[in-house]
Amino acid sequence: MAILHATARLFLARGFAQLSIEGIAADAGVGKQTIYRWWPSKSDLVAEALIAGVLMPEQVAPRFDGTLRADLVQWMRAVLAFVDHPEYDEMLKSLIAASTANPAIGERLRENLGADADLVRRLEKGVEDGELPAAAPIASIVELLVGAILVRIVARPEADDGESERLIDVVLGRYAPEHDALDRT
Amino acid sequence: MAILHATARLFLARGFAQLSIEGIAADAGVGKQTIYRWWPSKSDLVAEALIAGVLMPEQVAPRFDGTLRADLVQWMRAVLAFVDHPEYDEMLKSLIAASTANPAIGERLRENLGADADLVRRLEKGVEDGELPAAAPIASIVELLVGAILVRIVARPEADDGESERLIDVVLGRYAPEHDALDRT
DNA sequence: CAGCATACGATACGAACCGTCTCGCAACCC
DNA sequence: GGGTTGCGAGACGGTTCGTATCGTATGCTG
Repeated sequence: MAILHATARLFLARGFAQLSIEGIAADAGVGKQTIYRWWPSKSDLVAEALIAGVLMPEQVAPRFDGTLRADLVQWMRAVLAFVDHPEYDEMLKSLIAASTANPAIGERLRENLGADADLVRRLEKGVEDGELPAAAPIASIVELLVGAILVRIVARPEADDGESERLIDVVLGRYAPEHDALDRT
Repeated sequence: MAILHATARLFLARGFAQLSIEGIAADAGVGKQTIYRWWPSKSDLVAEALIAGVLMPEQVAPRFDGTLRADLVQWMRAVLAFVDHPEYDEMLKSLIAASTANPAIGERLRENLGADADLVRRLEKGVEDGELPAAAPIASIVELLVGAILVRIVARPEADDGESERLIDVVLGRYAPEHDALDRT
């Protein structure tokens, strides 16, 4: 659909806030009414463009052929590089802004950023291989990692090269307290 | 300043997207020009209202008088309860949307949600008391925790009662690979 | 093929805000 | 008491909103 491509083009060019139905209609060579006929709001239009895959580039699927820690660090590095890329930074901020208006966008964004099947599968494989305890709450781990990415997008804390390793190491328990300390609970 | 209070009132009532300078001016009994004279944009106005403390309620300072794990779980429970509260949910979404337009809002929100001095101090005390190894990257831990909160706000993953414990336990390394055998029962 | 329904492009419309500008008016400073 | 300054008020041209109304093109039905 020409409308979705126009939406994607204008979204990438100027962001969600500057996106107007009139502009999309003009760019797509379409009457405004045609857009209002099929989509109830701007955010639904963006959500559909995102789901149709015309908005975000395919996430590069990491290789996942090393140890759990190495694979996760590599994945985190790739995602942070993507997120820090100036070209995508604005787009991601805009997507987050759009998420607050339409939960479907948030869910899709979360999938694209990391809750996607590959990462979960790698963690599950980690459990099978004994790299993670069977009790490891994979969903919570993914949430923490995706969250760290979101914080990075909205608040941009200063971070150096080692940040990816640190985040993964925290989540993998490298900084676990001594057992007796933890068990004093 | 009456303008900041009007901003806060309208922000809470209808959110960032529906906030208009004209509306604020009318509500505050003020000329539009007066607002434009002092604030360059809507988001700066919101940022100042947030910083002035007229926008968000004071975060209840947790007691922090137990073990590290107990204190963190209690803190996480309090924050998640706040975030899940329907009344604040919309406001927080709006604040996140505003963050994408103004980094100062994002930083302030991050502080309010958890990177605030109290939490960092508790973690540092954990290091002193030997509850955490000296090498523990406190900033990264805080980022992960705040991130989990953000994910919750924008994507609202399903979560049950135990989520707070799980998140804290992951970050404290309870699911560390090294502890695999010990943790199995 | 005739008749008709439907989706379309285009465009007009009133409403809401935008950001700028220009008024008087009051308070304050020498 | 003259001059300055910041203010409330609101006029102004623009933009976009969401709705309504055209005439047209396409394709189905009989």
